[in-house]
Amino acid sequence: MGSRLDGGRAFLETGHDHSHCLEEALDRAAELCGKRGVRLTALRRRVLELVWAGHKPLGAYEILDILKGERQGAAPPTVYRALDFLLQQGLVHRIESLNSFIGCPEPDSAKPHGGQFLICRSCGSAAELNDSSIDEAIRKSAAKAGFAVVRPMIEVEGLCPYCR
Amino acid sequence: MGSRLDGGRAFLETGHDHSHCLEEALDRAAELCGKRGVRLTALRRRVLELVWAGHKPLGAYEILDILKGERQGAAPPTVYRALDFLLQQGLVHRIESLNSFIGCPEPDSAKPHGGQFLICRSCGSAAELNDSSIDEAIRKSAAKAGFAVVRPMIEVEGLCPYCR
DNA sequence: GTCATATTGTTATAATATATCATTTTGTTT
DNA sequence: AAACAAAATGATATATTATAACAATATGAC
Repeated sequence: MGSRLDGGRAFLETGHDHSHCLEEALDRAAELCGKRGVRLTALRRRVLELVWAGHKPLGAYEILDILKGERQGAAPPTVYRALDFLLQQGLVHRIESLNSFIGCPEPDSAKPHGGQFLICRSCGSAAELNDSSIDEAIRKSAAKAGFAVVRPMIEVEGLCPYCR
Repeated sequence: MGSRLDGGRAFLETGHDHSHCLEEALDRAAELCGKRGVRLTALRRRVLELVWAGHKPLGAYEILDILKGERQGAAPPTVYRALDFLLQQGLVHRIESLNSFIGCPEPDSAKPHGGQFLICRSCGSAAELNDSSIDEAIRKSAAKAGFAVVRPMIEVEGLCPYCR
């Protein structure tokens, strides 16, 4: 299994080659959009790049502030539309508890996923898990209540290895 | 284990005596606040009552609209302050994915909990689980990443037994 | 009853997100 | 290449959710 699936990897560590990480994400996105016949335009690609600039969820208006310095007349819809596209393609996730967005390291995953996130309350960085045992536990518990799971969403607040 | 811990119970079913359910919640809240030496004022009690009016998360401005018909000059801070108090006391939860609030059926639970919610995408009702096996799975997975869990939050979108 | 504190009232504003219509770009057809 | 339809973006306005700041009132301790 690729190292990007390992939750620990996503917390910035000595030796994390982020420019590589970023390039990989952009390349994967381009490939995926190609396959799907959807357009990763310059704007969408730029927004994805900004979201991937770090492993820390970014707010829509933070993205907007950066875009404003690059395009005349960037406005909220500029950002939200790009984000909507990226969300639909599974290229980014929305972190509900932070009203912010983060790149998905597994956009080509078999099925769309709500996301499992570990969010550091100290440094703000977030790592995505993809642990089927968590999904299993949820599905099982939901089934007992007669509830059909469509999209489980998990956001765990806590302390990352470097902030503990 | 009390019936209110059973996820299935929270989805309205024939025979659910909601006025009883509501009374119980209010009584428990009063008792708990008494024990803790904090004040469940008329306003706070009323907001809690509104949140418990159904098993469907309520938005702050929905609460405000109702309060406006009852108190002159009710304003956003009126509601948000009451909600902040209720959240701090663990009497209500915030559903992040809906920007709304729902009563906690287990406010006296040993430790504060982020909440595990099953949210019906059709009727909007929500049920709180409290399944330690889910927490276990999360804690375990987080530990592998070196992450210390403080407050796990789970919001599962899906279909309740009556909407399937 | 006086006082300190907590709560609520009141006004203003911040932060997040969407609706709507005009314009431009893109890919397709001719 | 020109004309066209569809998709994407620009531009303006506004809705929704939440907080800041200070004044007035109510509450409990003494």
